Amino acid sequence: METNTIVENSRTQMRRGVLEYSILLVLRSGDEYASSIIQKLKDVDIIVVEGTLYPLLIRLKNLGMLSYRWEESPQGPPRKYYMITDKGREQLSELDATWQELVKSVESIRNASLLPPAGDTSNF
Amino acid sequence: METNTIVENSRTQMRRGVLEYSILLVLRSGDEYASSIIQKLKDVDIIVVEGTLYPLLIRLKNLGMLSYRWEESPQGPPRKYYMITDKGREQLSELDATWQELVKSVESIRNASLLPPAGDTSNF
DNA sequence: TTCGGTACTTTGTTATACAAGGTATTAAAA
DNA sequence: TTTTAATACCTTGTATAACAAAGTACCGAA
Repeated sequence: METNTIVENSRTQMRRGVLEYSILLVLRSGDEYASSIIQKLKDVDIIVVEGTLYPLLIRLKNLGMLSYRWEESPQGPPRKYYMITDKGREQLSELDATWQELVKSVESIRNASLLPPAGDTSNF
Repeated sequence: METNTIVENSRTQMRRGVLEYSILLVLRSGDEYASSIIQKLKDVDIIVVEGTLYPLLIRLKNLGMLSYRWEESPQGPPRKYYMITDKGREQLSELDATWQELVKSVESIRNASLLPPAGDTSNF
């Protein structure tokens, strides 16, 4: 079924749109290192891969939204635990609003599109 | 206030994620030409510009999701009215599901992040 | 001392949105 | 009849971002 490529592609774009926001949400719950962030997002069907996440974390850190600390791992090399900063929390609360507005926007055109077209020969 | 650049940037990304879906939603309500699509989306705070929309409409047409017809304008050059095809409708209904899943995903991490962190020293 | 697992990082490619500029059509003014 | 203004469609160049893939490094156990 290659038909689904179209939908799959759009789905990917939607996911991308909320990626940054999602990562900040995860970190609002508590400090995490890359692999655990990936896992948590995967659990809710938001797919991210290393090559995407690492640069993004670095970008957010450089913007002052995140900081990190090293922590020993029970097995393997040390882990870089990211945590959200005060500034990050502020911005995140704005993103919360942004998200809710977006949902409202989409829902409004979505609802409109589900109504019968109505007899409007009016708009010419 | 350059602080808002971060949030503004993320907001833009979110909008982009739903762009394609939004356009299809608008066209599910009825046939429209480019400028009217832009206006309808602007009305619900989803900003699109010509340079984005035209290539996107062409892409969707080439994918068989849309078709178009020319129609006289009361003033100025003729308008290219886009309409959604049967295939487009099918795909759109899948996108409806995709959108709802995304909302659910985000809401679930969002809700989790608003709870008190809880005393979990458990996940090591 | 090598092997397997885990973790972090970088590089090159591709897709996409957008700004900016361009072409074409129409009707009305000059 | 030429010019202007408004409307509409289209294209090109640039910047950003995600991703695949490959690379580096650490650690403990065989």
